[in-house]
Formats: sequence, C-alpha cells, structure tokens
Amino acid sequence: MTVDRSSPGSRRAPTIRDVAQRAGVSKSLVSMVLRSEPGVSPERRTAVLQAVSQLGYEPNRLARALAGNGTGAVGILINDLRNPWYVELLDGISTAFEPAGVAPLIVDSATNQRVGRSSIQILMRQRVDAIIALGTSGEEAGLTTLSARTPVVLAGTYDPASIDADVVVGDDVAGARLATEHLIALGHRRIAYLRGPELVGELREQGYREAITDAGLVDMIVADEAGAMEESGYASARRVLEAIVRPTGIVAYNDLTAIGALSAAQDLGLSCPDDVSVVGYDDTYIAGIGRLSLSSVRNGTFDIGAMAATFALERIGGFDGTGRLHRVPSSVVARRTSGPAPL
Amino acid sequence: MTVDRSSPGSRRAPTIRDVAQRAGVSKSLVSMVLRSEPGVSPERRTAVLQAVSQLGYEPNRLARALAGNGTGAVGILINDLRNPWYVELLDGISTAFEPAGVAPLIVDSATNQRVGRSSIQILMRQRVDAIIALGTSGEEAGLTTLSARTPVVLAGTYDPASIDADVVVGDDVAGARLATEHLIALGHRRIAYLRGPELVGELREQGYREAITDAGLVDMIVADEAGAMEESGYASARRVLEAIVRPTGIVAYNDLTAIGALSAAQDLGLSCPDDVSVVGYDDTYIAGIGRLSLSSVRNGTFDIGAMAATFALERIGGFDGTGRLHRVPSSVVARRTSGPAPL
DNA sequence: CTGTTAGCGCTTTCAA
DNA sequence: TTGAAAGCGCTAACAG
Repeated sequence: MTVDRSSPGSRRAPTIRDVAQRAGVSKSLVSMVLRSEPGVSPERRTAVLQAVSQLGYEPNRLARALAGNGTGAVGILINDLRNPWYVELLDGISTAFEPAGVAPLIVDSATNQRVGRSSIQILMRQRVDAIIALGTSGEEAGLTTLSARTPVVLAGTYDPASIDADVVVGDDVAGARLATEHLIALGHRRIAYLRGPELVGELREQGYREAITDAGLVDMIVADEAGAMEESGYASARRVLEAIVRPTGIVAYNDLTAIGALSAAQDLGLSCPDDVSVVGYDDTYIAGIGRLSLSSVRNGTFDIGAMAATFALERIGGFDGTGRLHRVPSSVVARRTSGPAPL
Repeated sequence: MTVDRSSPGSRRAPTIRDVAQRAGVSKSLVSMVLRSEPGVSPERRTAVLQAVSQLGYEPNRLARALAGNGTGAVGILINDLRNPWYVELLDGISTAFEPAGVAPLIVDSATNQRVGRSSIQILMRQRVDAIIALGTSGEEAGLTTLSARTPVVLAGTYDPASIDADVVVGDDVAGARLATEHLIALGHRRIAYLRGPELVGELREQGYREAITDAGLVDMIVADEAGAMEESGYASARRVLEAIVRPTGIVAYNDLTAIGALSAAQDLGLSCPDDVSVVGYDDTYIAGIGRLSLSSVRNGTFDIGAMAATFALERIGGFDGTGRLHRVPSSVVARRTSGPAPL
C-alpha cells in the first residue's frame, strides 16, 4: 500500500511526479512547463498547470538547487540590526528581488559574532546564490576569500581589501560636504566632525574638510573619532564640546552618533539648536522621531539597496564583468537640531 | 580527464566522496563519522576527520536536507524591522540556536507584504525546519494551515486562531499593571492607556484597568486606540491630551507609541515629565537613548527569544506534545519621562 | 564494524 | 515534441 500523494489533503507535499501523473505526462515535461521552456504543446501545458494548482504543488527548491540551479536565496549580511539605516536598505533590496522571485535571507553579524559564529559560513551553508554585505561588518576577510566562489555585492561600504565585488554607495564626500555647508550657511564657523569608522568615515571627513576649506575656516577643523553607535558618539561629542574653543556645529558620522551628540549637549547644559547644531547622516527613521527631529543627510538608502540587489541579480544571471561601482546622490534634510549659529 | 576535486585549491567544493577517497574509506563511513554515529573505529575516524580538514570539506546542507534531514534553518517571521523590540529578541534566539548549529533566517513581513509576497511562503520554499513568528504579523492565517506541516512557535503574541503552536510571551497583564502602579505611586490619578492591537493590546489594557481599579480610580479610565507605531501613538496621545480632563500620566502600548506620545505632548506645549508622564513598553534600546530616556516596562525580551528558540528546537527534535505556553516576568524601568504628578 | 545500494525531488542530456 | 535515464550530495537500510 503506497501513500496517496495525489489528493491535496495528504500529509506529504506533492512532488513533480504527482503532478506528472495527474496530468498524464512525464516528469520532465512538467519540469519544462514549470521553467517555461519553449516547445511544449498548449494542451499539455494547460493540463500540467491545472494539475499544479489542483495539487497546490510547490517546487522543492532544495532539490532544484541540488540539481544545480541555485537556491533562489541571497544572503544579506548586516552588521548590527540596531542601526536603523538597514531598515530602508532592506526595503530597497526586497523590492528589487521581488520580480525575480529571489528571497533575501538576513543574517545579523553582531549577534553571530557574539555567539562566536561566522555569518558568512551560515550563509554559505544555506548555499545562497549571492551575498550582499551591508555596511562594515568586520567579516571582510571572509568575504575576500568567498568572492571567488559566490558573487558578493557591497552596499554602503567600500571594498576594504580589493575584493572583486560590485559596490553601491551613497556619495559620502558630497553628502558630508552638504551637511557642513548647511551649517556654514546658518552662520556657523566652528564646526566639528565626529568621525566614523572605515573608508566611509574618511570620505565623509573629506567632504567636511572640503566644505570647511572652501569657506576659509581652515584652522577650525576638529575631527574626533566617534565610532558608529550612540555611546561612542556621546563620548566623542563630550570631548569636542568640552574643548576650550567649543564648536557651535557638529556634523556626525551617522544618525546614531548624532543622537549621542544630542545627549552629550544636553548633559552639558547646552541647548540644541540654540547653543549647538547637530546634523546626522543617513536620515533614518530615528531622525524623524518628533522628539528628536534630527537634521540629517538623506542618502538614497532605498536606492542603494535596490541597486545592490540588481547587481546581485545580474551576477547570479551570469554577468561576469569586473567589479562595478555605483554611487547614489545625497541631500540634506533640515529639521530642528540645526539652526542659526549663536551670536 | 576528470576534475580534480581532491586538492583544496580546486574550484568545485569537495564532496563526501572526495573525503572518502582521500581517507581511503567508503562514503557511508564518512557520513557516519560526520554525524558522530557510534560504531566507527578510532583510526578510521581520525583518518576521516583529517581528510575533512585537509579538504576544507563542508557538508552540503541542501543534499542533507533533501535526503530527509531538515535544513538546519529556522525561519524568523518579523512583522516590521522598524520595531526595535525585535533586535533583542533576535539576540535571544540566536544565542539559543548557536549550540544546536541552527541558523535563523529572518524575513520581514512588512516589506514583503508591500511587494505583495507571503513571508511564510518564502520561508517554506527555503524548507525551514520550523518557524518562529514574532509579534503580530498579519499573516496568522497562513500560519494556521502551516502548523500542521511545520512546527510554529509564537513569540510575543498569542495564538489568534487556536493554532497548535508553542507560545512564549511576556506577562502583559502584570507588566501593564506595574507601569500603571508606577505612575500611581508617583501621585498620578488621571492615567490614560494608549491601546495597541490584538490580544497583547487587550491584556495590557487589562493590567492597566486592574491597577486603576485597585487604586480606586475607576472612573478616570481612558483607553484610546493607538496602534503600534509612532504616528498612531502621536495621534492617539493628542486626542487624549486635548480632552477636557487631561490625564497627567500615560501608559503606552509600546515604546514606539510612547515616543509618539512624547512628541504629541511636546507639540501641545506640555513638558514631560512636569506636565505629563509617559511610560512605554518593551524597554527597547530606543527607550535608552539619552535624549529620549523613556521610562518603560522591561519585558524579558531576550528570554522570550531564547525560550522560543528552545521550543522550536524541541519541536524539530521530534517533541510532539500539545502547544505550550511560557510566560516571562516583567518589570518597570523608570527613566526621565515619568515623574511626580503635577499639583 | 564496513561497504553497497537505493532513493530524496529536481534538472538535464539524449533518444525515440 | 516527448519520455527515459542519469545524477546533484547526502542519508539510510541492508548485506558482508
């Protein structure tokens, strides 16, 4: 007595064989229909399709992948879910993946490292077809060796060790420059930069320096190491604001460090924006929180995600050119943490 | 001429066959060693292990899964990555999964629904061994039918339609009660509750009502529908704060609605906590942001995640009992948004 | 204790 | 056009 797999209610998931049997054709014919290959008679095609829907058949991606066709999943390597920047980036990615039927599999690097695991390994074990690394994960080394086997796309960060990968970033130099110019236009002359990690941090610093120099404020430059999180931003802002010559404006590496700077100002009895103006970076949803209302640099985050996904898709599709670089423009969003310089 | 798969540098990933060949044993012997089955001589075992490490062999989970042993991945269904509550929950989950070698695959329901896809289907296509649904995803219907085939664990939400699933939650009644009592202890007598969605919202309301009643404040009860996000919290808080009899204390459904309430108070020219105290729920990292410093209810979020993961693991391991319910205790974290009632 | 054999569900030659 | 057969990498049942 064999198990009945032909009725929808049966326990076992229907296989391609069940479909074939029900449609009165062979396995491979079904396969061809499913992959919409040409050369199948219309009658048989509809017969198959009908059987598929009657059975509620779902092709088993595992088997498909094993037979050599990829898993239809792309790994998304995030370094810390806490950074709200990712939310919108993921939105962009998902949107671009949707028509292709590719599923994003998110893995959080910070959490995994805490439990002593390699996110990249997790993703490879799942046999993802490509990996999109978001921001700086601290697992770059793994990516370098990986990129030979699996397409890698870097989003919002640069290739730290000449990985052969596509790169999608915001225009960090221009964005930081805009933020700084925004403050300069408001009359600020002492402006500090809270520097973030990696090349992105440096590029933003460069934009900041350019704006400062162009405005003839050269010797007012203060750049302090501020990391990428709230706590480090707080510490850095405190140092800067307690200096002999206190800046009236702060350009922060990202929104989180900016939030930290806000707290630091508050703790020092400085009001914002009356005593000190703060501009963040990335324009995450946190910046928009009414109570915070943080001025920030809009980064085209959604577009970065979408473009990264597109690159990944192309690589999966077989594109084999050299690593590409795509840069998305930035703009400033003025909210309530930036105002005219105090007299 | 066949491809050389025995040297580490070769393009193709080594298979169990390569290992067997190199160790001079049979495929199945290797398989046994890898799954640490008993009954293998020590010499052969070490030989196999050596070959494995020399080749850098990684078992192909796809093949393993196809052969009937699960994918070693469990799907994490999140309804909106924007809610910081998930961050810590995921931390708890990952921690519990680590020793078992199980990988969490995160899927964001909000994003998928936006692009018209079912998160559950994505997860099932990946053939996850179990699904942990976090909070209220709006995809409950799918879970109901699913739970017959794949273990489902609900975390931070209750079974809306008698799904046969394990459930892990915070003690919502007690938590809301604590929050309300915290305000009462501070002298507040007019306290409003910003109600959230679903059963969780109701349970928190219940805790709130109990505390109010116990304190003999019965007719001061104001419960307003406030959703789960900042915007809806803002709208709700405005309604409540513009009423003839303005409350001096607000218990919010979660931190996000509380943040919205903070903004509403601010926009109405009310200072917090001098004019109105606000208590959030979940004690997410957002509550801890210095500028916000939101009093909140700590929910044992990490523990909820860990327990949910444990349940999932047990189900995967074959546990087949009826749906279990685990409740994690709550406590209040007083920060700067709650203070003595105004005179 | 060890090796052989037969699938898991799918794709992919290759004949018919 | 269609169908049969081989095989992806692994596990499991069985015989040596």
